[in-house]
Amino acid sequence: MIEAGLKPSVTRKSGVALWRQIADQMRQAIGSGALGADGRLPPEFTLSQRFGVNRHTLRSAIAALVQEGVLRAEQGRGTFVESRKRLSYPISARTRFSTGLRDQTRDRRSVLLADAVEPAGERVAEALGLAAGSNVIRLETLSEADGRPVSRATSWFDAKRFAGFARHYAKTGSITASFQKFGIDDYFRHSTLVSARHADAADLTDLKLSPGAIVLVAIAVNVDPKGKPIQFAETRFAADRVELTVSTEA
Amino acid sequence: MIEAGLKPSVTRKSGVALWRQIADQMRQAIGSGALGADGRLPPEFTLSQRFGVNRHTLRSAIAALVQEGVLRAEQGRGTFVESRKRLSYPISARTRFSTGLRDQTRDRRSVLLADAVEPAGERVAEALGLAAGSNVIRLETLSEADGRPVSRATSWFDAKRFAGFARHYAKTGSITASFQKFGIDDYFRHSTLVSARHADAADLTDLKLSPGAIVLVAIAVNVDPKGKPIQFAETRFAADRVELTVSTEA
DNA sequence: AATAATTTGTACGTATGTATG
DNA sequence: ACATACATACGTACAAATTAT
Repeated sequence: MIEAGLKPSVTRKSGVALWRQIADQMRQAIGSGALGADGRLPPEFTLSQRFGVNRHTLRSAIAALVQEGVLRAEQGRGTFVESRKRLSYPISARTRFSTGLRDQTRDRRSVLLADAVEPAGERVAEALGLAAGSNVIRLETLSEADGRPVSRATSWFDAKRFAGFARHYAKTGSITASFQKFGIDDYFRHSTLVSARHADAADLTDLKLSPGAIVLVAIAVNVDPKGKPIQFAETRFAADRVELTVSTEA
Repeated sequence: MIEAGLKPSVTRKSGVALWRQIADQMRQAIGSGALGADGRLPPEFTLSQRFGVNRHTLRSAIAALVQEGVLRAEQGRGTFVESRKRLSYPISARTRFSTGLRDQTRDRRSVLLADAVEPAGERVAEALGLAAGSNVIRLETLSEADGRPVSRATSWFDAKRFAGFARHYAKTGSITASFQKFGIDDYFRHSTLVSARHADAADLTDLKLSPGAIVLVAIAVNVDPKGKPIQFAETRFAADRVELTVSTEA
């Protein structure tokens, strides 16, 4: 492929590190389509020669762009340009995952990865309004849209009130539908805490992310119509695939 | 200082990269206080000898921990342990920065970095309900709490309706107070879009972050009591210092 | 099906630059 | 001016994963 648009030029001893100059030029070239127009970058060695630097120096530049989410490197295959379309995930009093992403994706589904009954930790017990050490159901779930992992959630429920919840969820793939089996036809998002951090090893695997990727973490409490907490959940979203929309309808 | 708690041991050809093993051990040692209990790490060369690896290999481990926000490296000074306390920033219909952080910090202030009057971009014009190309006021502001930068915001206002806004803001350091000068005693957060990305060069400087740090980006529209948009803003929060609290009082 | 070629990842060595104290 | 400590850059070699032969 001819990449006529890329005119590499780096200046030594300019006060700006070579790898940074290269990263800046590559970012620009990718944006304008002069580089990686077919979604794929030339091999590291080729690029390093083109810029007139050592392969390691070029690798530093690539590493920076991988961090930013511009590129994705796969051992043995090559380095690829990341697509940047983000799904919009609404957070409101009526937040539900499946309805939230409706109309934005053709295919979406939720999978139950694991479930367990165990004594509640301090944080979980407090959020659900249970006595410390009460049994809770823990659900580990993964949600995908158009075949790509979007979020990975850990949810807790009162084991006494919601005995068998995991079984219902495994069948329906829906929290809302599972709650209905317990006579809860409606529920509300009480509060949500949003933070962001780098993906840990587990996130990388489950969400199929590159090292250094960012996850948006939403910690939420859902309550039934009477205001009693029924679900405590921590959801990790792949930050390069999702943005959160907070609707504050006053 | 004696750091008896740190018992370094790496296994070659175990399928796990040395730098990853070292990063894991260091993270754990830092968490338990066995390493960097005084907030400071031994020099890279010392650590590399302790782990029995090359200095570069140890640097890879440190780079990973800097990414995660566990460490902060300062050229010529040393490598330091990052403190992890996060401020909680509420997002609701009544979101205001100054009131938001009240009670959480002793000292907080907002500074006007720059301001300009310019034609509105497409996105800004649409958000403010203005004709494309209308003049808008742009405010670049920085907010600090206890001497540490917390957020960096870019705000836009209708230049016709809010002529002289920047001057009021420079004096008061408060959006709320400045709006009052224009007869707006109350306003509401209409919508907020939350995403996360790696800090760019400008973020690093303004928010005093280490390369690879994460910023939480909140894009918001504020409206007056009649529902007319009065402010469009993009705020970048240092993700390791802030978390967002979404209150959805249904 | 097995092997070779390609491509990214890890590790070490060495030298020099830059910022701090 | 000097020593210390982190940052950048080049070189070399081999490992690991994927793709082509």
